Amino acid sequence: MRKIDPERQRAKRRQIIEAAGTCFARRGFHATTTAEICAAAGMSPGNLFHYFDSKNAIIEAIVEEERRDTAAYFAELGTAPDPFDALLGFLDVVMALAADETYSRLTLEIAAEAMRNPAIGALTAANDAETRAAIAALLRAAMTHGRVDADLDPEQAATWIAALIDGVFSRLAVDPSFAPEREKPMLRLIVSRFLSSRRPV
Amino acid sequence: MRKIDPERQRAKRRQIIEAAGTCFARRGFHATTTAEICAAAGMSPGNLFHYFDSKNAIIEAIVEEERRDTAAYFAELGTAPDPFDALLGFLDVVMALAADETYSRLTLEIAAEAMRNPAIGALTAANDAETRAAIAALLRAAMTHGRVDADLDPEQAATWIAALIDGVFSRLAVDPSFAPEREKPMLRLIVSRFLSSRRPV
Amino acid sequence: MRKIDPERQRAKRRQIIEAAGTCFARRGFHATTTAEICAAAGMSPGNLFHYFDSKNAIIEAIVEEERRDTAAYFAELGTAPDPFDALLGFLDVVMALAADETYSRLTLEIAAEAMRNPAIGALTAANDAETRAAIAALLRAAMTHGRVDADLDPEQAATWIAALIDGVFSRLAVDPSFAPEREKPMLRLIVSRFLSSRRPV
Amino acid sequence: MRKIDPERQRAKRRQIIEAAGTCFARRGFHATTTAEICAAAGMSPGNLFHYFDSKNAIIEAIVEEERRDTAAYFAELGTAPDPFDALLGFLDVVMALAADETYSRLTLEIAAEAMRNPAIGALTAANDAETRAAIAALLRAAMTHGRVDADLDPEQAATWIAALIDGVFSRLAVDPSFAPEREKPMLRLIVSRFLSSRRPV
DNA sequence: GATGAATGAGCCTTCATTCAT
DNA sequence: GATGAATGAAGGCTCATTCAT
Repeated sequence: MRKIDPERQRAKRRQIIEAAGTCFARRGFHATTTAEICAAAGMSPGNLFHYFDSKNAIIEAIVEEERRDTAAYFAELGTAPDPFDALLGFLDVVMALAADETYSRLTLEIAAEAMRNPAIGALTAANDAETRAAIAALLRAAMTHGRVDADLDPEQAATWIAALIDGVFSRLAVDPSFAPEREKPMLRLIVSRFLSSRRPV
Repeated sequence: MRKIDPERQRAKRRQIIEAAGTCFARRGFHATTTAEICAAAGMSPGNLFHYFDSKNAIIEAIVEEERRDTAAYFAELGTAPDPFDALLGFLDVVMALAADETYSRLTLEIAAEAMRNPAIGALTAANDAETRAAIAALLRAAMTHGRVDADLDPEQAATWIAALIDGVFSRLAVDPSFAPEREKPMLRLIVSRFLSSRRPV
Repeated sequence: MRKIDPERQRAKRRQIIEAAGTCFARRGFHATTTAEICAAAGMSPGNLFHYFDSKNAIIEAIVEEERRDTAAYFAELGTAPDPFDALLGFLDVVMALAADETYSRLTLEIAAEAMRNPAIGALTAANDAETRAAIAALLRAAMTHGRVDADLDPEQAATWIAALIDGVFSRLAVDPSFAPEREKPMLRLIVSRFLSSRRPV
Repeated sequence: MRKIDPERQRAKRRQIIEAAGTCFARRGFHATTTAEICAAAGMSPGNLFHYFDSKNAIIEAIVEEERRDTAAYFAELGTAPDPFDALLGFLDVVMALAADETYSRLTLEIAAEAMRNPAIGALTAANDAETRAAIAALLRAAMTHGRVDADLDPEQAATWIAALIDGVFSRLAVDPSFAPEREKPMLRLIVSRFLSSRRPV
């Protein structure tokens, strides 16, 4: 009398998500066929649909997972003693992720798909909103520590930091010489100067 | 017996490019069918392929045109008396373009397609390289005027300014509250603080 | 070590037949998936196929059951004192069945499937032949009582009575205002006038 | 400068309808693949969809055509001098159609599909309503001539004549010995006795 | 040059049935 | 006996592109 084993279920879904992620990163979402995903996941074409209702549902799951990971990351970061250092640390993490080709290509793929697919668009937008809120929270905390220009609007500043991060991934799509790991200090510098309270000009 | 009229030829191609651009901006490159482009351009499918060998060739032409426009813009900008002001002016132009929904969506569409399609990828990369080179040239000139931190590597700084610009377009895809026109001053501020020679902290 | 319990076996089969009948009536034979039948019968897909070799075998069983019921009904009817009244009573029973939506839809479903599926077709044809034979027998008996026009061929007349009955079910598919219960007298009238050698009214 | 030739268009559609009708009659609507229809119509799989949006649209067109034919037939019949003879003539026509195997199987196929597909169901119901109305009109006219029992409700009588006709097609599905041509007189007899106000022999 | 009909490869998904446990 | 995961064949439809006129 075998019962539904949620453990196995989840493992299978992970396996598919992993396989699909690799495929999407390699060939793009549209160009990837469900057959390819099945092959990569080592299963029959029909079986895939026991775990996901559609090809779309797979990216949705990928985005959802990314969202959970990001939320978890920020939850931890929120308790950091120095919020400004936490922010700079976050930037390093972003750059490390950007250096992972599969991750970065998948990120770009999701961004592209978000424009087309309303469901993905909504998930991505929600994900982005959460990220900006978390950054804004860090900024607010850092302001009380006097580490961030108090004249800045935290939400707006967070938006531009998010823009900068998006820009990093765009670089990867367009500029083959862009090496995230090497650029870590520069990103820190830009953000630091941006947020710094010392007057420029 | 009429000779091929290159004038007419070019006019037709423009007409198609215009129609296709609108379609791509509205529904995305993949989702746009050649039939839709034909309808928008007011011509038959057979005729479309007299002017472009393939659907791909159409975006290629769009990107190529964008490239020419950008090059022309920078050629003019290179002669500006104050290179730093020219740079800030360029940022304003970018923000104005970003505010144009058709333009911004088409830009995002091209970026997405560049990842998939090697030909588009190469064109986009070349386009981007030219842009970065032009920005770098402005930076170098501004350095001699003492308006830009001479410790910065102009190429690297240009790369990050390009990243910031890309980031603006990403914002549009993901954050419905992002209004480019309103954000102009903030972009100027970030770039100014970034480039400024006054040392923060 | 338990022996196969034929009682349980039969009970399970009935359970499946019942569930499947409801599904077929509701959504049609082709549109009903085995998964739906399983859900309705409260069992797993694997288990279903312990009791029936195929989806087809299920309707076959349904038709077979219908056949047994009909045969039993006519066996009883054959002993009726007045065969003509028995026939009219049979028509009332038909109309009562037609008023049952599940029964009528299932009947139509079986008829449709009979055209496609040779096995079902054969069963249905056999069933129909038995019904006609039974009606013909009643007619022959009624003729000896002088209640039925002796110039009619009993087999042929039975065929047309069967046609009329089929027609009732067709009405249900096509005419939403057709109410079997209300039409009982009319069916009696038509058949009576058809069969009668005397003047009606 | 070839313009859209509506003549050709219609011819192609007819060709497809014909081919599809044959296929549906032979193998049933569900079992017939679009590829088969294309093969039968002598065209490529893609081309079919220039003329019909979907497989469904093809039966819809078939039903619609049937409806037009029926309406035209009754329009002509409405002007007949003797409505009762016209009705009996109609019954002969029905029997002649029933004798055409392709026509009769297609009719049954449509009836089956009408139960499943709401669009087909609506068309079929409308078609049926028109037919009943036309028969009722004939009956009413025949009543004024004294050829039909004036105590009958024309609509109800028409309904039962329609049922009888449906029953004829059902016979074809279930009783291989049923030969429509041979049964013509019997149908006339049944309907005559049903409608007659005089005493039949 | 222009038209629109024709082509045909390919993809996502469904579902009856089988099989390992 | 029972479970539910796995199989894999098949089908409707799309759409970039070609071709006859």
